Amino acid sequence: MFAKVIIDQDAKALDRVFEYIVPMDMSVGVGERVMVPFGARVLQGFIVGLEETCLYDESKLKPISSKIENFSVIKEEMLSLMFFMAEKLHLKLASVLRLFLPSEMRTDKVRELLAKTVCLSENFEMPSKRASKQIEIVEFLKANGEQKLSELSDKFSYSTISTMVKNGVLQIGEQQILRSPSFDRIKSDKKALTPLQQRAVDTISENKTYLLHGVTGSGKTEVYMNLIERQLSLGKTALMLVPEISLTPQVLASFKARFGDDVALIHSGLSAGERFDEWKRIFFGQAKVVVGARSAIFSPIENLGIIIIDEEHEQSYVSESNPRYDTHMIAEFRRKYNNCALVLGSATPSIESYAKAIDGEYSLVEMPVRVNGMEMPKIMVVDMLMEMRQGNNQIFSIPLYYELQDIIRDKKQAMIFINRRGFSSFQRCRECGYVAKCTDCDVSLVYHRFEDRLKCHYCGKRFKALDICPSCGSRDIKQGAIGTERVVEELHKLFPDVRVLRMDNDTTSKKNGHREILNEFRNTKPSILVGTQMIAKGHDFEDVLLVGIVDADQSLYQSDYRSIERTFQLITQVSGRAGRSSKQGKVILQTYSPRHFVYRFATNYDYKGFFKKEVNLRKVTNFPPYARIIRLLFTHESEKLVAEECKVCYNKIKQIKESYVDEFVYLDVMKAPLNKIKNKFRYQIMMRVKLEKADEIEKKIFESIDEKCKSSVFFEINPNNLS
DNA sequence: AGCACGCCGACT
DNA sequence: GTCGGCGTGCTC
Repeated sequence: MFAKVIIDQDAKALDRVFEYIVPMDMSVGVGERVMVPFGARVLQGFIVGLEETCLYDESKLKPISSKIENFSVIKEEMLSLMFFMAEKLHLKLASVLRLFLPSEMRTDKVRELLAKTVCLSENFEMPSKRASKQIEIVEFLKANGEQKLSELSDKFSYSTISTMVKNGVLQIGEQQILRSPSFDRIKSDKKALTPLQQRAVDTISENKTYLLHGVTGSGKTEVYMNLIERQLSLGKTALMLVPEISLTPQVLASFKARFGDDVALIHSGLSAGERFDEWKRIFFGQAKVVVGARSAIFSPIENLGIIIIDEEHEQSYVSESNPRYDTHMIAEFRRKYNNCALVLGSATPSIESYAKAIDGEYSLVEMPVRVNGMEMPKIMVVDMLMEMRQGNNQIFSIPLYYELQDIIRDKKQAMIFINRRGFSSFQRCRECGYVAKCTDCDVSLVYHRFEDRLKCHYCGKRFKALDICPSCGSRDIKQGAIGTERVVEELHKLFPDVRVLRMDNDTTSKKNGHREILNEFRNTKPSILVGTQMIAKGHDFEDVLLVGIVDADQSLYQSDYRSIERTFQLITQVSGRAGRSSKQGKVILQTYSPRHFVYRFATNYDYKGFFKKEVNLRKVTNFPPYARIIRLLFTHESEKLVAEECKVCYNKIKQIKESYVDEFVYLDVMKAPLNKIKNKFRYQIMMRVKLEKADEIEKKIFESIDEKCKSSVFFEINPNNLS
């Protein structure tokens, strides 16, 4: 018998199957981890196949050294997922496999937590009748069996126990215990479903992909929980993904409360040991429900009845570091494999997903009304150019200032949202609001301070930095973004007696920074919370009656084809923070482009109108979902070499283009925007191809990459972060 | 990835 | 003469 083995090394040269002899006295299965002799070393490998014949020179084959576990750590589904991902995403087999296992398993630092246990020795002598405590212990163990030492010593004195051990009456053993992550205990209150929710639950039952479009506050979570419950009652399991940022203690607690020990929670707050133990609970079928962030999609859960991706439009579902993958794609694979339902839930679905729903690829389920029947908060758009013309050069507009005053007078709360994504900045005319755009791509240009130039991150075209506005001739050009610190400072000046809290990456880096800030905010009234994205999600504060969006355009003019879509999503989400209780909230949105269509649709909460407009724009400009952006990133220490190899690949793609002239919208080579990272030079090939033949072209491109080239080649589809 | 093999410069 | 630099190639 011969075993096909993948060596657990992340190197291009080793990214293939090696064959080994299975020793006669060893029984192995597909998916098992083994140690194999490899050159002069013995390395870890994964068995991905067993055959009676071998392809390699049989006389050169070596036998497997040993097994690591006596079961398959990679189950069949994950094995086929590995091949699927490696091919589709051009990833190395070993690097995909690593996604499937907790890191503890690779580093040999597997710490199984052992607890000392106590049981009666086999042929123990009954203690003397005078030792009443000892007899009590014997009776107790007879009745209840083996006990953990720590628990037994709670009931009986430790010295008695140790005497009995010394006398040979009791025996000390070891038992593996699983760490279970701590969580806040809350009571679970099961709410009755509204007719709308009930309809959603009833509809979502088949083996297909559903897009659940429910406005903020429509009670999607309750729908999810009901769907999961139904699958559990059918003897199936469930997998639910949420963005990392919304894995708040409250969310975790409510799932624990509802599903008890059936649920495994995977989030970044877990210790390595806890993560490993949760993985084991899932692997061995003890956990029937998995709730976690992106990487939880790789959980070894079997017999899936439903997969849910909450807030499906969130960018965090796309892995930006290697290996790069998109959770939707993996979820789709697992859905097909398990013949179960996949639910994509959002108040503001991604344009891509909604387009699929319109095309009938997904089934659309809508929940257009809030559970409590409340209206969405009123959004007021303030034209900051007008403010400036009227002599107000402050961060806050007059209306926002007055609203803040009211909040403080009424001892209520406000949130001020700073939209600061990424680090790139654009140039804007302070007179007319003009923002420089690429002449070829219709995305905003990024201002590169170092070169004092404007650059397009999609095609690499460079433009002179603005000094005079081409639209109105003004010289008042500004760049850069307002930070949270500036806003806090300003608030201190305006309202010296009011508590102002700041929440961004800097203030939450500490262990419990997150929770501490939110708790303080909750308990202080009046107060103002200033923050970035992270205040936009999931926090319900009854007394927040005002939300201010300082500069909504910040995300609008990012150099990214999705920037408008993201702006719409952000406004909707942030607005949802105002007036969660019975009182209606208010939102003040400050912008320099008040007539941009995104604000018209966002203020009316008109998702469908927005979608129509935006999807049409994408069609006309040939952007996703009507085209696919493909980026190949080459990196290597030697700039000469990487530039050379990238160019060679580019020429090959140019040849491919010959037979697909109509399909290619764009193709070029260039230095990556960040030309050098960690002493590695970066060059990229960017292309945009029409959707119909994208798969075909992609395949040809992969074949054209020289496997022997020394640079690392990274492949990305529709990237959002072009660094 | 790591390790061996191999072919050219300055050192006890 | 040789120790050692890291370029190239191989690992079932």
